[in-house]
Amino acid sequence: MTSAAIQPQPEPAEALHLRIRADIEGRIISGAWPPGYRVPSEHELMLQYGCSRMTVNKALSRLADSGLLDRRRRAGTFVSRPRGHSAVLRLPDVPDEIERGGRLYRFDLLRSSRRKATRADARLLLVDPGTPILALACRHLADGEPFAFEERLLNLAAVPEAAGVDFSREPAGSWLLRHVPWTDAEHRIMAVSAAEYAEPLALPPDAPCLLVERRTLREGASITHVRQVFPGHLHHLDASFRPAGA
Amino acid sequence: MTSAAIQPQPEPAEALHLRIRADIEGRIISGAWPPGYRVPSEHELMLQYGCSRMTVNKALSRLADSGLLDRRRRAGTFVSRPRGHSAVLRLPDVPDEIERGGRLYRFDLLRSSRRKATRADARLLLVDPGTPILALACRHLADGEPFAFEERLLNLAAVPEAAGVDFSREPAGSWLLRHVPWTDAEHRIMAVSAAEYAEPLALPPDAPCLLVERRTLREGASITHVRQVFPGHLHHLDASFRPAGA
DNA sequence: AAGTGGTCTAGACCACGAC
DNA sequence: TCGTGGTCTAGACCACTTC
Repeated sequence: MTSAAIQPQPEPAEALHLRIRADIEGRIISGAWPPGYRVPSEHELMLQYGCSRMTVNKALSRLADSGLLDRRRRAGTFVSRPRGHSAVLRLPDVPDEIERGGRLYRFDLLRSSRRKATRADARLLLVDPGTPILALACRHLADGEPFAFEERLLNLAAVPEAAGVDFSREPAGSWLLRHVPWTDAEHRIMAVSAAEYAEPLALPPDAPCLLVERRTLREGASITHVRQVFPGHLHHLDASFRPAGA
Repeated sequence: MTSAAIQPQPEPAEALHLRIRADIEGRIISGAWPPGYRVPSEHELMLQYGCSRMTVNKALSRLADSGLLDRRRRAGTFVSRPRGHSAVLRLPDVPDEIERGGRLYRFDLLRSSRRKATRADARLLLVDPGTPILALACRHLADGEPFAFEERLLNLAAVPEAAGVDFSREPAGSWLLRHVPWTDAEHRIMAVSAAEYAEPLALPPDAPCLLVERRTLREGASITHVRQVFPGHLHHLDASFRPAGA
């Protein structure tokens, strides 16, 4: 305890646990505390900041969650050794992204077929062959220009209500986001040649494209597999890393 | 309180706050609690689980951090509405990645020049023209095959000790990771044609490539700008989303 | 006005693991 | 063994915002 501190610190500009977190984060980012450095124990910090152990613990736990600190019982708390970069990538809904950019969104449904999963479908969607699925292909346009080509498989066994939806009126991705939210997903990002997508995208066949492949799951069951192809010259993905979930 | 619960719940297979978190997460992922649904208040949950409010708060705060919940004073806690997908992308150190794959890593330093930043350098690295920099180009090889081409600008004003390092012995990226750890970074991922990278990568000029561009900062100062080009046919980036920072 | 979340306290017991 | 972090409690005051 330094001076006045009986109980409340409502949130005077910033909560104390946030200040402690920022302090420590600052020392790590600035290099004052290099990887492997042993951070003061919770007990020490509690004395330094004149607060309870819970408050210090909150700050340190968060930093450990975000990967900056490594905590071991008895041993103590240490600054982690980074082994590469990690970043949070946002993959917005395509119509959303286009409209946010102030452009006019439109889309064409190019193909739609309801069928039983072939071996190839089954491999992509991770379902048993024969499972009823919906296979869609569409093209997203921004201000009338081809923006992305999309091929999608939808597991009708998992999302039977999708069978009755008119996907020429609303893109399947947006519909799914509203009707089957909070799923788990695996993404893969690749570079490919336009090739078979050249025509719908109005590109030369060897134009480089960004391919984003996503398999969406819910409680272990496959919901959808989607492959989105973006012309390389007008699309990129941005990701940023901030050291503490800030 | 239901039955026995005087004080300690050490961690009987799982901490209580983790169980509460998993319960709620499960309800959201399963769709039982759809977006916009009002989650029971901390007080209610505290009664349901027979624990203190702090424990409930810990679980809910974490879920709010990870984006699944939206908390507002007085109003309550609600399931968030997702607007797209977000995923954590790992961008490992290239040598690390290759060796982890059980392949032999080697690299060639193709160019190295120390100079004052030109206008073009300055724009990429976000420094003032004239700042002393190191410009490097190298090629990463896996089992003797070209794996990636890398162009890097290094701000010698920010990392003066790099001037004395022999980057033909160790790749700059790995050196930086060890000597200037825990930086902030901005990434951009694009698809491009091999073009000027075709020769070092032993590719046809129109082969699609994945280009990862990264600017690394420390306390607002630019450290390095790197552009890595990976042949599209043998490289991809994987990212996964787990709904609760788990 | 009242109920919500945000923060904080001053204790406590326990498991782990470096010594 | 014993210091460390991991967890938990039963309170507390406050700010905010909806009612």
